[in-house]
Formats: sequence, C-alpha cells, structure tokens
Amino acid sequence: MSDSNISSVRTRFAPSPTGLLHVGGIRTALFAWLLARQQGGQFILRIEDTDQKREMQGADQHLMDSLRALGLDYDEGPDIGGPCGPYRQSDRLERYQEWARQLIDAGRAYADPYSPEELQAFREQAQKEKRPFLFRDHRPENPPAWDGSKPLRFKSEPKAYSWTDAVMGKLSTGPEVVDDFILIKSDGYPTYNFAHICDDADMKISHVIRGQEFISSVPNYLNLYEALGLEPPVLATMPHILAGEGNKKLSKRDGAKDVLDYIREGYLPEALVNFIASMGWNDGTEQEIFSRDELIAKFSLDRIQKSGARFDERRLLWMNGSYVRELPLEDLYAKTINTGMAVEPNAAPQAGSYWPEAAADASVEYRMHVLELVQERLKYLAELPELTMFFFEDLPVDPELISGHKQLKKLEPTEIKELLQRSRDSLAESDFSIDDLTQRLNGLLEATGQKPAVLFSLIRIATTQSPASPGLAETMHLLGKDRSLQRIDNQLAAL
RNA sequence: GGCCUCAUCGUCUAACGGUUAGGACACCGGGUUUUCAUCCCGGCAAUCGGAGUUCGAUUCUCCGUGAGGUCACCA
Repeated sequence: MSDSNISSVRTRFAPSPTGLLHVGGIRTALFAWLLARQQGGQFILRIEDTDQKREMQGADQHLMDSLRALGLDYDEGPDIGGPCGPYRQSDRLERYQEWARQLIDAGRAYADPYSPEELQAFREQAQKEKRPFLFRDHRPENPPAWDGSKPLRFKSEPKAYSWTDAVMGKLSTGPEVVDDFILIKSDGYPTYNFAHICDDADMKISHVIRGQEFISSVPNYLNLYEALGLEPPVLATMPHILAGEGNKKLSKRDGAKDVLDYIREGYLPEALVNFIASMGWNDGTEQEIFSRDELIAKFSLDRIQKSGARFDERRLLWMNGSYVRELPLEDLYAKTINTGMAVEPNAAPQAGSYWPEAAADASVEYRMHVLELVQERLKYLAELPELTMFFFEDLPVDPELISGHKQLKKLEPTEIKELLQRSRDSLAESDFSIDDLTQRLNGLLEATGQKPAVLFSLIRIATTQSPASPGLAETMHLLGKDRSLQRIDNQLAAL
C-alpha cells in the first residue's frame, strides 16, 4: 500500500430517498464505510433526491437512522454538515448549473429540441429496424440555445474504453455504448448520471462503491470525466444480493425486510454488520466471526466476490445467536430493555423493551436470572417473550402440551395423574435449592422407573405450560416453591 | 434482441496451475446419564457442458449453456 495519500481516501454512500434501506443497499454502505475507516479517511452520506416524483416521505430519515443503528457513522452528511456541503442534491442545483455551463461553453452540451413524442418515435423506429437506439444518431445540427425549458444533453465523443474496476477487474466496451445522455432535466434537476459526477468531484470522493446496475453506464461517465477534465475516482462495483428465492435482485417487493426491521427484532448491530460483510467478502481464512475492528483491519476491495450472493436469513439467525451468547449478561440485559433505535444524531436509544408485559413488575435481579437461563437459546431479542413468559405469569393449562407430546400421549390419563401427584409429593418436601431439586428429580426417576423424557416433560409442562424451558431444576428454583407447587396443582386439577 | 458481467456443496464461501476440492449455515446421526438450546464428534453434499494450452486445469483460452445487469427527462 502506498501511504503517500492514505488520508485522502473519501468514500460515500449516496442513496436516493425513494424507499427503505434493505440489506443489499446497506452492504454497499458498509463496504464504503469499512474502506474509509481502514484508511483513516472520511465516509460521507449524500442524499440523491433529484427525482421529485419517486421521492418517499421520511426515507432520508430512515436512511440516516439505519446507518446509525448499525454504527456506520458518517463524517459529513445532510444532518451534520461538513466542508463540502450541502449534502442533499436538491440543495446543490446552482452548482450543477455551473458545471453544465462549463460543458456548454466547451461545446460539449446542447439543448435537446425534441418532444417526448418525437423521441419515442425515434426509439420505435430503431426497434423496428432491430438496431440499438442512440440519441446521438439524431443529434440536431443547430440546437437552440439552452434556456432550461428543454433537457440539456451531453455531447459525447464515442470511443472504446477499457478500465479497471477495483472489484470486477478489467472491463471493456466498444464505442457503441457511449451516447448523448441527459445532464439536466427540463424540471431543472440534474440526472443521476450528471449530478453524481459533479458531486464526487466537488466532494473529493476517491472511491465510488456502488451496485452493478451502473456498470453499463461507466463508459458514459468516463466520457464525461474527460469532457470535464476530471480524473475519475477508483470505481468499485458490487455484485447484487439476491432474494432468498429465485434470482431476482433483493428488493422490498420480495418481502425483504429493511435494516431497521432487523434492529427492531433484536438483531445485534455487530452481528448484522458481520453477516452483511460476509456476503461477498472474506479474508481468505476460515474465520467466520469478525468483530467490527477486525473487519476494518482486514477488509479489502480486491477480496470482494464478483458473483452475486443470496441472502440466507438462517445464517444470519445463527450468527446473531452466536453474538447473543457471547455477550456479557449485563450487556445483554441492557439491550433487552432498550430497542436500540437511536433516531437523532446524538440521541439515546429509544426506550422500549423486549420483555413480556407481565415482566414489568419483576425486579431487575429476577429478570437477570431469567435472562441468564435463556441466553444460550435466544437467537434474537424479540424472541424473549415466548421464551420467558412463564417466568412472569401463570399460563392457563394447555391440554395440547400433553396430548401432543410424543411420549406422554401414549400414557393413560390416570397414569399421568399419578406420576404428577408423586412428583408433587416429593417436591413439596424440597427446599427448592438447585442441588436438592436435582437430587429429588433424579430420585423420582428411579422411584417411578420412568424415562426423563416422560417424567421431566410432564413436570416441565405442569410448571411452565410451555413445550421447552431451560433446565428443569434451574427453572423451578427460579420460579420458587409456592409458584411451582401451585402450578402443579393447577395441572392436577385439570387432568 | 444489442452490449456488459458472472458461474465451486441447497446457501455463504476457501483453494501462487499440483489438495483425498477445505470451512461455515442448513439438514441427518451420536455424545454431553432431563426437553428445547448450547457445546463436542461424525455424516450427507460442489468445481455448468464441450474443446484447447499444459506433464498436470476449479484455476488460463475459446465455444456453448445458464443467470444477472443495462439499453429512461429513475437512481
């Protein structure tokens, strides 16, 4: 690595506020962020809101919230400012006019005199003749002066290009793909094709990291860079992330959850970041779990996969569970009482708890004990209620738990009742310490000659009304003697 | 359709041209003398096809095939 210009790395995430940010989009942001952090550079958020029609109310806030929720902090952006602002394209309209003027003066831009209908006719004609449509075939001889009422087009100089993409490697195209694209629309807003190049130059962006849908436009961009006398930044093109089914690009339509959905469900930012990074990137070793700092240290553009990756939520679930288990109990507890949704730049995360409602009156100490017992089976925080409800309230007796149990359903009702009664009698004499409970439970096993899967399931069902629970002795110990026995009595009464 | 790109287990992926093609998720067994889970052990499972270059090809070249992207006054 040549370190002469190490601090000049500036990357950006430049979404359009037209929808919610899903995992595909956030990966682009993550890689740009990782590169900036690794190189000691800056990561910039720029909102590309040049299409008023498609704009979605609140989307830009959602974008910023999503980045913050994942800990992808940006150094410059619309809400925090910076030396190259404004960071919202709709606030930079005059700047695009200046760039456009430069092109007009150089004879490299002209007003498009055609009506939409005429343009459409050209396209249909080309299609009929089975040849690709190129606007420059219809370039007017003496275009009118541009007064803003017509689109402003780039006057391209078609040629073959070959360039190196930091991810895809060597790429090349012929001159036939370079055309006179629109720089400024008749509504006065620039197109993406024009605006992003002006902004990247103004904001001194060193690396452009974006999805592969832009790859076929790159020759046009290269042509424009030349016309503007700009040195192109490093281009890094990411393959798409595909939805779980089929081969379509991941999008909201496929039921893809947005990033904040995952945060709300109690997926940990660290796990999400690790998982998203591992889709299409690895360090060449067999390591699967990377801390944020490790990712920053080890990340490199040239180890990004060239082919698309499929989003596999099961793998995310596993990874998140792995992070949950590794968390110190106090840290995990802190996360369970707070949904982690920071909205303002420096706001405390939103209050909001993952605990079941019935836990509201329980002491912190008791909840910590509960959490300790379920930590190893908790995959994401929103699972907490179904895993812990019975620690906080008496659930109604559910006959299905016995009738649907693969061992218990084979026993006669009288046998079940007798078994439970014997258990109750023995447990009634326990001091409910974990040791004593363990001993008694094992003693019952011997005395009744039953398999653990039968006897313990029965006691578990009676005391929890749940199909699964943490260790039986630990669970009953935490519930306490009175509550445990009462629940067994309730079960007996219902049998 | 033109142009561009990509192609290893079901999924995410590893492998300076030389490996019994490795790991992880998922799944299936077994163990941790209690369920679920954790943890440990084991199993299943892949180089898209065909030519070529080479002593040797997952790796390089070409041709197929498949998939994706793009051909907007959207980004």
